[in-house]
Amino acid sequence: MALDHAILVSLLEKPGSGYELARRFERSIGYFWTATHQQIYRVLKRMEGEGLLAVRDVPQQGRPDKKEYSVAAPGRAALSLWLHEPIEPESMRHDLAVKIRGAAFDDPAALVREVERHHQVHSDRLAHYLAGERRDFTGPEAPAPLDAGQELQHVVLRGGIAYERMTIAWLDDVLATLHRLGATPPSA
Amino acid sequence: MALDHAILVSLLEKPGSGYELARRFERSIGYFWTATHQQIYRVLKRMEGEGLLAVRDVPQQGRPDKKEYSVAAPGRAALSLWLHEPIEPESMRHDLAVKIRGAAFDDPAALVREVERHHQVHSDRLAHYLAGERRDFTGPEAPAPLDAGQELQHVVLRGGIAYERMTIAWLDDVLATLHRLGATPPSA
DNA sequence: CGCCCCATGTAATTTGTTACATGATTGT
DNA sequence: ACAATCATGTAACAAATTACATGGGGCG
Repeated sequence: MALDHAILVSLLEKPGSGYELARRFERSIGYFWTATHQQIYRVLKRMEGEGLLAVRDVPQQGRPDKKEYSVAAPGRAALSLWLHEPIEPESMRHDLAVKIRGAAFDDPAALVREVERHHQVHSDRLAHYLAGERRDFTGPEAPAPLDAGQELQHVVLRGGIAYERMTIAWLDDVLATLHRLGATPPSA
Repeated sequence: MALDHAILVSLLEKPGSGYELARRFERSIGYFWTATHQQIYRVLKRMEGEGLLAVRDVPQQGRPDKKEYSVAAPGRAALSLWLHEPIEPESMRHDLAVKIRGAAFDDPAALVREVERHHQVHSDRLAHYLAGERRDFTGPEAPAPLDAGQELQHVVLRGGIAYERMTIAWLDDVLATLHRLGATPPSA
């Protein structure tokens, strides 16, 4: 049940409403953890009931009121507990790899467009990460001595950057392989 | 519903029982797709009902009988259909990244052991992948001209290798960062 | 005798996804 | 007028996880 913990971390970094959390899960945090607003609202309600979160009604003008959630003491304790227990090195769900192996039983050439599309998506993500890195950590606007929280956010971002670069290079490899198979007619 | 497709690919590569599939999902395929035996049995039954798979009862001596599943014609068609429709570039569930950002609100040094443990797991996986690559693709025992299926399996394996190398390098970066934070007392 | 491997499943619970629903404000 | 953004949810359904359950054979 790690969505709970992702929410705790995000709310510790900055309190916010369910809607705001959902938006964050589409950007920064969402790069290594996804969740939709329906899921988030459900979990927020449960966690509030468990006393892990505190709510504050924030009236707004020109906009619907919102409920601002923040982490209560028991929530902090729950996070600390989780941080101290080991977790499984994550398992992947890599659809594209399944498709590539499946292509052996169909037409490999038909995958080229799909792979190119993924290549584009990952290139865009990389550009986005790099822009964020310049903005928040390495650019002239960034705070000179970073505090612990910023250092940790930066190292996570570097992980995202490394992941995208690796993926792009691999997709190039996949494309080259597909082209090689296309050049050599599949008669084997 | 991509477990269906992962099963189709695996059974096309080689027919087998639910138990055997579960084992494969712990090894080769499992590196980019995970599933437990409970899940697999349920899906196999459903797919058989849908006519996508064929079953054959295989009596064995000294062992419980097994049901060997193989892909029926409609299953092949279903796979082909899936291969031709675009899929979303996958979203991640990276617990460790959540932990790292969470560590800012706890003791970052406490994460060192956890990160080292992950480092070990990924190093082991890399070694295992490399051994598999030598055995099946680059070693002297491997078939000299690989067919299309083998080329595709190889490029997927290269992806796994690239992923593990990237992850190991990143975990080194994480460890260095954690040590740097430990060296500089968190007074900021 | 106990543990692991083979082989199959059921049941309960928790998560995650998809679709539907409401309603005000701002911008084109 | 229409679409997008902010803000919150419910309901139905699909999928994944965890626990429980059974039973023979081989190994130390």
